[in-house]
Amino acid sequence: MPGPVTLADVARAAGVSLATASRALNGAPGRRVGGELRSRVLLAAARLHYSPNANAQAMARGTSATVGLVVHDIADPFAASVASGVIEAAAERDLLVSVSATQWDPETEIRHVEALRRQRARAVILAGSRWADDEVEERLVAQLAGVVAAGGHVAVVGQRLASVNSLALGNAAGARRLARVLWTLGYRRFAVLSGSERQVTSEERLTGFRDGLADCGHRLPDENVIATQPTRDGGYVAMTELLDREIDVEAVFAISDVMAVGAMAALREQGYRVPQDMALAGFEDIPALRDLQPPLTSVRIRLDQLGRRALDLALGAPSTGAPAPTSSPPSAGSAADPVHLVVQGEVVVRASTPVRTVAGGAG
Amino acid sequence: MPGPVTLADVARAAGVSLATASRALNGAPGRRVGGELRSRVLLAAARLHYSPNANAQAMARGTSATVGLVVHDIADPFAASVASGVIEAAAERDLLVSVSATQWDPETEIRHVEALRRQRARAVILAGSRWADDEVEERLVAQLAGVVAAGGHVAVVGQRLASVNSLALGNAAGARRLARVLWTLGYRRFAVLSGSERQVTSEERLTGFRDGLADCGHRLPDENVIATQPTRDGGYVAMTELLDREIDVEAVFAISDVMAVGAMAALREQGYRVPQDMALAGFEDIPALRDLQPPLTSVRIRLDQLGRRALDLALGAPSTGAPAPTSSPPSAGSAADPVHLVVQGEVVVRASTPVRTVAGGAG
DNA sequence: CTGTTAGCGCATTCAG
DNA sequence: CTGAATGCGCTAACAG
Repeated sequence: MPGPVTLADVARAAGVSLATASRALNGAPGRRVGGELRSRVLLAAARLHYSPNANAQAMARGTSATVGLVVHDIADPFAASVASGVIEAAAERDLLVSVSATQWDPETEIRHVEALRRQRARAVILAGSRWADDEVEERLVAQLAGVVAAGGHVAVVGQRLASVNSLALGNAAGARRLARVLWTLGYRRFAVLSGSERQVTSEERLTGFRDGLADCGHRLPDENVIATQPTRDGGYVAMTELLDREIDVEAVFAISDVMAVGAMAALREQGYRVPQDMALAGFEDIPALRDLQPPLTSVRIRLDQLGRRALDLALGAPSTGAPAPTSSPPSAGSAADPVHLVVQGEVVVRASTPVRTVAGGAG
Repeated sequence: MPGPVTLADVARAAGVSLATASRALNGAPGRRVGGELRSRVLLAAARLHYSPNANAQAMARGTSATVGLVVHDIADPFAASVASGVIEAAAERDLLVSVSATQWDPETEIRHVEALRRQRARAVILAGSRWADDEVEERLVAQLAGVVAAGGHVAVVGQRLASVNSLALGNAAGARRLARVLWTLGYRRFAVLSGSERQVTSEERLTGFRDGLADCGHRLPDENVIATQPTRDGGYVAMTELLDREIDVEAVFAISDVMAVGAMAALREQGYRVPQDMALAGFEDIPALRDLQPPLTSVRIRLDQLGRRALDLALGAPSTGAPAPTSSPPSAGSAADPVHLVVQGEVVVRASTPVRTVAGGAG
């Protein structure tokens, strides 16, 4: 057991100085190491199974090779897809991704950001919906500022945070379009399964949906909005509740796909058919949707690209090896000038919301 | 912008020495810091927004607060569930989880392990199926040995790797039981959608299924085994292929749930009904399964617990704060004595494989 | 109980 | 182009 072999060991074995060994291995900018020495170092490193200590490198360099990703729940398809994109993009830059899960708890989120800050993460990406809570948000922003102060970059995806780079979703716009599409398809009586009114994403989609109906001269009754957890089980509960209320509804908009999935399960269990007895639509278009029966109408967001773009947003365009486009320095994600992008979703109509025949269908 | 505030700054602000500040903040074992000084340090740290540099800590302590998790694809439900468990368990220990994805490429896997080794990860967990390739496996094991040499712990989950702690699945046993259950339900003509024959998990499940049928005096024809990618799309392709071959089959076993999902999609597209025209079963019982129509028969593995247990296996039982059970030192996951556990799965019969009526059903 | 002093492993000045 | 020396921020012996 050679134990931890250090760069010094390699240097000694190669008969060169520490500095030379370091340069030979890293290819120090400008200073290249002579062919013979260089290969001697490389050989020694290989022979000793040398593995550079990333922590030491991080300290010496002042920046680590880790990016942090904070999600609510990695098992949630939304988070999993975004994470997939982030991890893929990070791998291309030789960065590792630390994923942490908040379980929808804002305090936990703050703690995770703090942990990432300690790691001197090169970037921190926050994915998922945020709460409307000024006090908590202030502390979160403070932590994020700490990350930036430590040389890290920050981006939030899936919502907008004022002082931070963000890749928001066109929640309101997407839901609004969806509402109009449903209207056009012939639906007239709607219900919405939403999250808490303090969840920004949920509220935006709800509001957008309302506005879309308003565009058509329709008003969504408040009692047709059921608020629960924005999870699969939340959707199940909400739909059950809706059915219990015996409100006359033709089409239900679940503000997220996972909720729609739960809603569908509830409908099935109660003996309702989709779409004959109830049309159903979601938001996000998670991959699993296409395997449901019937396939669900939704608002498509390219989730994996979202993750990719979030990293790009935080770190600046990926260095493709080729010299940069001579434009601004690759310092996107800085403090001063947060960039706010919005990704619009496209309504994808599937079998869960067919054209509604005038008479009122089979129901 | 106070810039990076260090422990030295805190010490100075509190009017104490570096060591005292460190101890006040960490609660050094044995030596506690006097109440007055202690609170002075804490106050200074808070006021300065001090954030300890985890890299420096890792270097000084010789061990980091990161564990690595290597999966094929984080968007795959199997991986996502396991990751969820690992992340949760890690959070309880104040550890961060670096997730990397191999995209089913063994070389990439080795590179990721190497990266984790550089990070001096406290533990490395490999999840997912392995290939039967001695040369590659040897190099992987060498990397893992490097991790251990650097003080890290290692565990593989989902298969067995000789020299490493493992949390294997009862693949053969589970598939065998499944076969017998299907036989008992009345099915007689089978096909299997498998992965490559070089994938250990796939082979084990296939073999187990074969054995189960053999237990019933039946022999699975070789041409009824279709090998593809062990993904959702692979399942789709395989089922399409199977239908093309026009082999007379009553029940199909897809060696993983995601493959079964793809298979189901193919069946539906071709106008076949599950289970009337074809019964279908998978393996793993991923959460999404219950939302399919019909719900899929599968072999249940508690995936999130798998992740949890994997971390426990690598790191030893979680320190619950209470004094340890005086048993062996918490050094499970060492080099010398790899622990090999097997998690058995339970066959869960659902609507996709109903009792088959003697005549041959509606088909 | 507290302060002093070494390193941890590496990148990087600065000389040569 | 190469080597010697410094310091990154922190913990852990050591002394006092």
